[in-house]
Amino acid sequence: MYTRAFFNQPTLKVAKALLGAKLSTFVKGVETSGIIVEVEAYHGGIDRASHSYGGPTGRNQVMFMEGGYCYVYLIYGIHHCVNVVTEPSGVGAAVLIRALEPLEGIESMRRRRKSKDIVSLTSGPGKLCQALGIDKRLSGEHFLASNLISLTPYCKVSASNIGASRRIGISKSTELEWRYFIEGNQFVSPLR
DNA sequence: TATTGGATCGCC
DNA sequence: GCGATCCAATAG
Repeated sequence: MYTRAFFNQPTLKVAKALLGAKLSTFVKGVETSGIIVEVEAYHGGIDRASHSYGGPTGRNQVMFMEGGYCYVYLIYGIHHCVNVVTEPSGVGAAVLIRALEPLEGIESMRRRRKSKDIVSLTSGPGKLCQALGIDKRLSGEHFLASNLISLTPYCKVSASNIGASRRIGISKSTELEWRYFIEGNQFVSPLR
């Protein structure tokens, strides 16, 4: 089991450590889960791409809570994205979950996604939220104290199997190589 | 108060 | 390549 202290550590460290973790949801009596294979770190202090860069707002306030909370937002009016809040209270930082390898409840994921193709179920931040039934109602839950969503250690991923790159889909602070992924995993989201 | 653009995706 | 469609940030 993770501890609350784990999530209060520096964001880049938590981001890499979350590769290989299991993300589970229990929505409307349905359990679905997957292994985290791709993440991105966001840290308000120096990172103009982070929602928290300009300080707390109605949308991003959960990013400023202590580590371990769940931050979900709506992007492009259509898709949800799920984040793991990091660092102590008062610091606006989080790790975006960008891709999963499906584990449990795959038939439920297919129904929610209307997709036969396994790879397309969870190979992107919007896709995985749809597959696991994640929406803004889950924002503010705590990953260690929620009946709806949880994080548990699952696989060990050695540092030599972790790739890093610039983050996807942003226009500011593009030089930061804060995207981490498991090398060679087929569920890592496609580059656009 | 109005406009703009975004941590995306799927179909054209 | 483009449209869908909500909402925070910025401009006026």
